[in-house]
Amino acid sequence: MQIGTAAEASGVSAKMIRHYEAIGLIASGARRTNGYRDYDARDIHELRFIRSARDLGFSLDEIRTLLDLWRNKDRNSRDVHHLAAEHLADIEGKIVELQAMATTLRDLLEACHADARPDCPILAGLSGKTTMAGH
Amino acid sequence: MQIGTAAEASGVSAKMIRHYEAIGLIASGARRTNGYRDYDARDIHELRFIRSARDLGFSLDEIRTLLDLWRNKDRNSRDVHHLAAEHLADIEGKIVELQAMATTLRDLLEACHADARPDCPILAGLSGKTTMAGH
DNA sequence: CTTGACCTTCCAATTATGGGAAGGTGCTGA
DNA sequence: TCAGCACCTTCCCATAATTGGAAGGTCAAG
Repeated sequence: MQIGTAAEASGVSAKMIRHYEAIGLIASGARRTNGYRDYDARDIHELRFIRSARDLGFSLDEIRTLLDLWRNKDRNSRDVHHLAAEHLADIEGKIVELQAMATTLRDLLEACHADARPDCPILAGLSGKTTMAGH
Repeated sequence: MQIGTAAEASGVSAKMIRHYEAIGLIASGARRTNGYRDYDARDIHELRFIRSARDLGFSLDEIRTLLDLWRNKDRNSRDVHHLAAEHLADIEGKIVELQAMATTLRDLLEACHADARPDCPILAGLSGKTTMAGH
């Protein structure tokens, strides 16, 4: 199977497949006589794994670890659990941050009338002038 | 005021101040005879504006626009409102994405026993095998 | 034999920030 | 007066993940 077909089958772009190979995330597989990369079902499976993990927000570095665990039959589930739990905590932290941003922005938007007047509490809020105090 | 003092006063690192100047986000201000950059209260105010906007998750490109609006007394608040509203929508979208990730991860974590056994539903879930069906 | 759709490698851009080298400046204390 | 230290300067490089493009090789169909 050529790289284009593998890309479509796995949901990972050909560009990314080459990149993952270059950084050693996946092995440098067999080549045909013409130099084209060749992929089989096992490769697709691995690429799908990577794709799923990316969709869940794991970094390539974390995925590297997950792949090692996945390939290693002697692993214990504790390691995987720990990595996933840490990642979940990361995500939850980001959610909290973003929610704080969103709340502040909503407050600013509510205070700004979106009209032709030049004074906008959003800019005042950003500039540090505590025009927000009244709200 | 030297760049180090300006950095501390504004919450923007000296490295970043130079960078913002290099990309034209802030003006190339006056230099002293020794070549050192010189800052005054107005500059600090501007840097704090940038810092606040970054804290709210605005990109430097969006901040460029916000700064233009901030400096321009003839602006109308509609533009600012629009930009902020779009950014808020972006943030809200990201929150939804992260929440979806978190939910899936929590499900997987719940199904994984974090013990010495090698079979972990997290890996199965990532690999696409719907071992999750039973849980 | 040409055309078009593949494939190859390599180089560069993106976003925001930081690290570090190599060298100049300036104040302070002995 | 000189040493030492903290600060400044510019320039290059690195990060993380992905994409775009150029220049060129391969292959099947028309």
